[in-house]
Formats: sequence, C-alpha cells, structure tokens
Amino acid sequence: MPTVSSEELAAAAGVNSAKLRKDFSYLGSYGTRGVGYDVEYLVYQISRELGLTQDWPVVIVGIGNLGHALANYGGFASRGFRVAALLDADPAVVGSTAAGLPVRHMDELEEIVASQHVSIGVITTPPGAAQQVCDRLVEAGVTSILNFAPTVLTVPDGVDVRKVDLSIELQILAFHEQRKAGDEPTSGDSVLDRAPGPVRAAAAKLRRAAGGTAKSDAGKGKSGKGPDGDISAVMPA
Amino acid sequence: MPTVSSEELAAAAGVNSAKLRKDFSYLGSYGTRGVGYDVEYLVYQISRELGLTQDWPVVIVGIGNLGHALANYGGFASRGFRVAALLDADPAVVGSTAAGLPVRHMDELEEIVASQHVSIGVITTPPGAAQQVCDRLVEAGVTSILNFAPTVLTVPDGVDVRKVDLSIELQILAFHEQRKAGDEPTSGDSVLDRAPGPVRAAAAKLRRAAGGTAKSDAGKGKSGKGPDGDISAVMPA
DNA sequence: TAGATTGTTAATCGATTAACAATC
DNA sequence: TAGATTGTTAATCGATTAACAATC
Repeated sequence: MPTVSSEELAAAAGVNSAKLRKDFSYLGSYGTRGVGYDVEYLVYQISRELGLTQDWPVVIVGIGNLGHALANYGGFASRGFRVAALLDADPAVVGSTAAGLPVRHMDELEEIVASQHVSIGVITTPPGAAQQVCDRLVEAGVTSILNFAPTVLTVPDGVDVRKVDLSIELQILAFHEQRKAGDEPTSGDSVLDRAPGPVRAAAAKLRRAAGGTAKSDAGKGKSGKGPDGDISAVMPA
Repeated sequence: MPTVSSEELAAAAGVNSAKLRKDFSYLGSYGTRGVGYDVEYLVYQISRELGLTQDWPVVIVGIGNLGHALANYGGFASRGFRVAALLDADPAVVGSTAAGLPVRHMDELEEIVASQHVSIGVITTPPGAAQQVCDRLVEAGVTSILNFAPTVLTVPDGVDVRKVDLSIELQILAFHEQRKAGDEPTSGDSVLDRAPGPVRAAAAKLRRAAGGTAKSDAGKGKSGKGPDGDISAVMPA
C-alpha cells in the first residue's frame, strides 16, 4: 500500500478525517491532492518529528526487580532507546548482570553520562533514595528524568521529570468495575444520578463510556472514544 | 484545616476556581456557601466516587521481574488493591515467594477468582503467553485486565483492557529533549516553523510547553499546564 | 446585618468538523 | 477533462471561565 487517504487513516484511527488532515498540516504539507499520503514518507516524517529516528542513550539507576524488568523491556530498543548503563549503589548488586549488561556502581555515573552523552535517566530506586539519585543525575548533566519511585522529585528549571505511577491504570479499571457492578448503596445509582438535569445527562454519558467496551487498540469505531470516553479526566494526577 | 474554599484548592491545583466548583458539582453539592468545603467529607466523597474506598482483590499472572516489582509495589495497598494471588505457569517459579506471598500455579486460577471474587487481573507474562492468559482470566470471570505485555489483547464485550507501555513516558521525555536541543537539520528549527502564520504560532506554543519546566507535581502556577502543555496529545497511542 | 463563598448561568474561548477551492 | 483528495476556511460544537444570585 504505497499511499493512503486521510479518509482511510481516519477510519482506521476512529477519528474525523478533517481533524486528521488538520493535525498533519501542522507537520507540513506531506500529502498530494487527488492522491493521498505516501505511507513511507509520512511514517518517516512523523517518526522524525516525534524523535523516534534518533538514538537515545539512557541510564537506569536502581537495579531491583523493576530496574531489571525495564532493562529487559523489548519496547525500548525499537523506539530508539539504548541502555547506556545499569547503575546501583549496593555493592552486592554491582557486578551482577541484567539483560546482558553489567551492573555498575553509582560512582561511575558522571563518567558514563559525559562520555556517552546521556540526557535521560530512569530512577527505579526505593523511594528514600530517589531525590538523592535525582540530584546526582542532574549534577552529572542529565536533563530528563523518568521517575518510577513513589516520590515527588524537585529539580531545577530546564530539567523535565515524569512520574510513573503503576497503580493509576488499576484505579481506572477499578472505577469502571465499580460502575459495571452498579453497587452504590442507593438502588444501584451513583450520586451523579441524584443531581439535576444537565448533570444527570453528563453522568449517563460517563456511565456509557465506563461500561462500554473501550479496548486498548484504536479503530473499533467511535463508541467510547474521545474526551467523554476518557475517564482519566476525572482521575487524580 | 477543617474546611477549604474553591479558591484555595484551585490555587493549589493550578486550575480555575469556577472549573473546580463546576467539577465538584457533578458529584453533588458538598460545599457550604460562605464557608467552603469540609475537607474530610470532601475527601471521602471523592474517594468513594472513584472507588478508592473499596477493597479490590487482584491476581498477578507472570511472576518475572515485573510481576515481582508489582507485587512489591507500595502504592497498591494504599489505593485499596489487595494481591489475592501470584500465579505462574512455570513449575520452577511456582512455590517460590514474592512480596511475602507464595507463587501458585495457573491451574489454581479459577478457584482463586471464584472464591475471592477477583474481578481484576494483571498480566506480566512474556508477550507470547499474554492472549492465552487473558482468555483464561476472562473465562474464570475476570472483567478488567491490566496488560503489561507488549501484545494487543482481544477480549469479549463487557471486559475492559488497559495496556501499559512503559516506553511511552520515555518517548515523551525524548520529544522534549529533542526540542531542548534544537538540533533540527535546518538552522535549529522544526518543520513546524516553516509553516504559515497560525501554524507557526501553534508551533511556538508547543515549543514553550515542551521546553518549559513541566514538573510532575501540580500547583506551580499555570505555565506548561492545560491542553497546550500536554504533549501527549501528539504522541501515538 | 455584612462578608464570604457556593452553585449555576451566560459569555467567552478554543477545538472539532463540514464544506469547498485548489490541484493532482 | 473528470474524479479524487488535500489543505484551509468558516461554521459548529463543547469546554472553560467570568459573573452573580443564592445563602451560609
């Protein structure tokens, strides 16, 4: 399939074709009127804009179960992420092997970051060590940090931090479960249903989205899609 | 602090107070005019609506590094999630202990789900086993599945699946890194800047959001917040 | 009563989408 | 040329927010 139309792509993604064309137009004019988009060229342009064509060396600090799991994670390599080093402060762990790489001591951090031009660090330490590790990463020159520790990190301006809370998705599932069960004290209804007119309508809409069959893959039509179907809007950050 | 006003809460959260009041109103009228919201009562009502006051037994299938890490994850218990069982198909793993719980054989799945009323299953198996495990969870009565395997699962209507891709957040960081570096081939500018008028403005807005200091915690003012600051809008699902 | 603050209406703002000129 | 499809404008839709009556 050498080319694809906005209509086809939009149908596959479950979105409006005008929105798709408009979104693409922000990247430039990569389509051909009367023909569509060249698939290979489009994939390249989008990949490039998202930074997926670059090689990103990362260090993982804290090689417990989660650090191990991430080191082995297949999805990293395919997105251009390369594990430059695994680091730990525990002498009992240093020297062992994970995902074919040796675990090195934290003291080597600065040298590794400098020599391999590492700009992204992943923190998988226990919560108590996270801020200290973060400070050291920043000091060494890392400017983006992915934090799996349940700790809110403080960083200087110019450094990005993203926090991954592994229980967020479980909370979203539980929210839906609760609504599937319809086990509210009063007659199976949520407080939302006791609210007046427009609120009740919004509640019904929420319930349809929650009880629907929102799959993890896109393109199964429009039900459960869009802002109304995204219950994460009402979940805490 | 027994009560709090929408103005205070909005300032702390970095949102508009009218929006906060409107959002709260969807849960009911829990405030008192001239006074504000009773903190304890509000926390309870929101927790209840989100399902955080319930106990949710979950099974974790696939006790490799990631399964181990999740079993040990402190955030689960505090959100009402209780690990009902750890399961694996590998006889070499069955019988070992993780997070103080014995790893049990997959053959016990059906009995555990039925007797402990498990409605949520977590899949941390290798990708090749995920669909098979998923089918069996569904057959056993599980209606919500959290999938960490890099596999798109097919489930019947009425079953919710959420897929966790551990590299998504890394991709977002890399996207920002790319823009910090400003290392586009042509004079440090993105293709976005070569687009006409309104598009260039949107691109500049995106760059401000990307290059800004978006921290993982809320409440540091409005910069980098809101839809414009959420780069995930342009990331693939 | 006077001051404070909610809950909600109405105005504003921005995002989505229908429509269509441009053009392959 | 006729048909197809993009890129963009203008209309529509929905979400956010200013404003304020209700009321503690």
